[in-house]
Amino acid sequence: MGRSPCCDENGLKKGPWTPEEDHKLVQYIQKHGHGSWRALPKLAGLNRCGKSCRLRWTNYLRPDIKRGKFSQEEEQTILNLHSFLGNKWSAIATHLPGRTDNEIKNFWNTHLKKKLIQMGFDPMTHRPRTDIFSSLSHLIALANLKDVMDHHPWEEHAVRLQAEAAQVAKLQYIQYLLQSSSPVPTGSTNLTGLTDIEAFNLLNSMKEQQNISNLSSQLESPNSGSLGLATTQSFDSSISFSHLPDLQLQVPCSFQTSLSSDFGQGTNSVLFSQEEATPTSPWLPTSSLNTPPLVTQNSFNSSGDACSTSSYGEGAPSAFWPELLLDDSFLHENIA
DNA sequence: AACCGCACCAACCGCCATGGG
DNA sequence: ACCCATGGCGGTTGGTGCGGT
Repeated sequence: MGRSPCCDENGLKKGPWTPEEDHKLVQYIQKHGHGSWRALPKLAGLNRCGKSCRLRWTNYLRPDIKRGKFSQEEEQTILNLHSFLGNKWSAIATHLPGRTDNEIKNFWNTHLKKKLIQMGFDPMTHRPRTDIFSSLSHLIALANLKDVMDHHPWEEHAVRLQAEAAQVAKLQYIQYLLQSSSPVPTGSTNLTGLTDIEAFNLLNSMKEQQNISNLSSQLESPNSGSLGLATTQSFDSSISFSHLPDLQLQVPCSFQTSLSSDFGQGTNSVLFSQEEATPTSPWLPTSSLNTPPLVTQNSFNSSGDACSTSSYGEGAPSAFWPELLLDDSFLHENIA
């Protein structure tokens, strides 16, 4: 079957809008409201189809549109929401006042998606990729080792390597946790004895434990600012997974350190209960002790679309994504 | 200066959901 | 119950500008 495109009707203009057309459209809607979009073009004196008028208005001319670069908070919000809403741009847009779904979609496709891919994450699942291409960046980095060594002193290089090793370990472990929990329905247990919710909360508990660990490290040695020193200091600490049957996992401290810094203290936290849609992304922090959840279970209706009741923190400290994604040095280290 | 490749983004296209007749 | 008009949504395209060669 298939309906013929609305703009196929003879003589209707397509393509970029002129300032005159914009003016006509704005004038008409401000006076009369849009009413029926199909009838609007004739009434407004426009040689366009109604659909084109609607898109122009909703994506560009609407007075409440916020233009310009996306802030770090907005970027964080998009990443968080996309990790469990997927390409539901309109739903994501409801949480970003002044941003259109089209704008968010473009921003995702041109910026965020590429960053995730470059970092070795699957942009759809937000999980580390396991195929050979995802490791390419590290392989290339190794290939450039000599060049790097020529320009960096040994000590600095050792710290960099250590940080990278921690990063890789972190990714692998997160992947292990989530892959083992992903194939089962929400709330059910997997081979490790973890429910997906438990696995998710586990990550959060690791984060909180590491916060304490980091704090104590800082208290013990306030001058140890580098990752290497902090890592060494608390190397003996570990996390016991005592609630797991026949499973005791020891997590090296360097791993914890990386986890902690990566998950950060973002205020764009998302709280899930066992009954809720299960987050599948490690980039979704649960609510922390000090920061109330900003997207709660009440923020999502039964159809899975986001409602508009959430509020996002203002002046939130950089959480995981801004910290990594917006840090050029991180990208360079992992890509170059 | 000319060409090329890439990034960005506004706009289009096609499909789907919904509501009214 | 069915059809159709309409609005909404997500994927894709094409024009434009910019930087590199």
